[in-house]
Amino acid sequence: MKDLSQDLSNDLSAVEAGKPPVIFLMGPTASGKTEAAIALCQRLPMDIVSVDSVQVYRGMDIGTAKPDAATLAIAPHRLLDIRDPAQAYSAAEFVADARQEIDEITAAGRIPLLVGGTMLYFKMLLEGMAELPASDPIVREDILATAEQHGWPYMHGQLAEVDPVTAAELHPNHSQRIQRALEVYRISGVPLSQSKLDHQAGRSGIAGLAQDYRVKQFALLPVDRALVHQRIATRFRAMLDEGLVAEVEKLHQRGDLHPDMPSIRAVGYRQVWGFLDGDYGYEDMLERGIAATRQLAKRQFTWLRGWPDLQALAVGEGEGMVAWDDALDALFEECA
RNA sequence: GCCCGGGUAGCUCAGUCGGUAGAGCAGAGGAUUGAAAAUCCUCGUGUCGGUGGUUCGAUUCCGCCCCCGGGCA
Repeated sequence: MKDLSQDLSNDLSAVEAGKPPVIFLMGPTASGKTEAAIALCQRLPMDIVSVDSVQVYRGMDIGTAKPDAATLAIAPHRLLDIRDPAQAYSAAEFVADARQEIDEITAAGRIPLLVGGTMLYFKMLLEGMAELPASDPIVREDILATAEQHGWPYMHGQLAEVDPVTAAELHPNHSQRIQRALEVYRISGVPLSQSKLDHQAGRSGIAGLAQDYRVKQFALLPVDRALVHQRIATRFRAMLDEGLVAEVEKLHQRGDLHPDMPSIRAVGYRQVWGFLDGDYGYEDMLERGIAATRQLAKRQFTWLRGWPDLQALAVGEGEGMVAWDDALDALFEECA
């Protein structure tokens, strides 16, 4: 393995003559990404950038399986704890933040290792983004109020009048995306579909990572779904043992947080929140939390299944779920 | 031992005035451009507890048996 690391270092420094490298390490929840990343950056001059929409929040540690202090001491992660749970974070902010970290790490002569499970973030970083207005709470509230009166199919009809292309792509019940498309038009006066076209044609927006970097994409893909489910259940119970309820209680007691905020909607937090509100009992909460995690993993699998240019590392079978040596060997070999 | 209420999809249950059944949840597949751990779409055959009887036909009615609650002894 040492030799492989050496080869990889040589290979990568040679590449620096052209475009510097960036490594992606993706995978569904509970697939062992963090452990793999740590093992990797102990052998190679890599710095980790977290690609996780919930680990950005301070005070949300247990339920997000955030690496602990000891781990962070040997393998620092960037983009953790950069938001208060009352604040929203977004894909656009992530792309900007991640670009900055990537540039910084590269300038320091090291290799950025992007690790996480928020696939939309990876995608937008990779493909760049159209130039669009940021979300606006006032506009959103206004749209929501109208939707509550007339229903989403009606809003879908409204969208069809200003942006028929996007409307055609969206189901009349797709509340969130109809809302955003309407918001974009109301604020900018330009249909979302038009801005996307402009971006694809290179006329506006932010370019994809590949323009400046050589991106290598890996994904840890557990082979056996049943094993993933098993591991998810075990891990959620362990989180509860470690004090997840107390962690959520702290957020609950603040008084300024609500279950419709992105932070509190997160898997695990949302279910414990409901339990604390007395909506259901402990056993029910446990079951719901585990189910929500499984559903998250399923959606992540869906993203990864059709992902282009992906080096898939099949893991699983056997005790630890991840065949570490095999997975790492594969990673090193692929890099070399 | 007797009485009552149940035994229908992995779970909770609805229903069939007799023509072999359907919701929610779970699960599977898919979508995914500033909330994405979000949001949305599609997918429902299961000895209707067992066994005999009545009937052209029983998951549905009747008998017996088994199991689970609750009550009386």
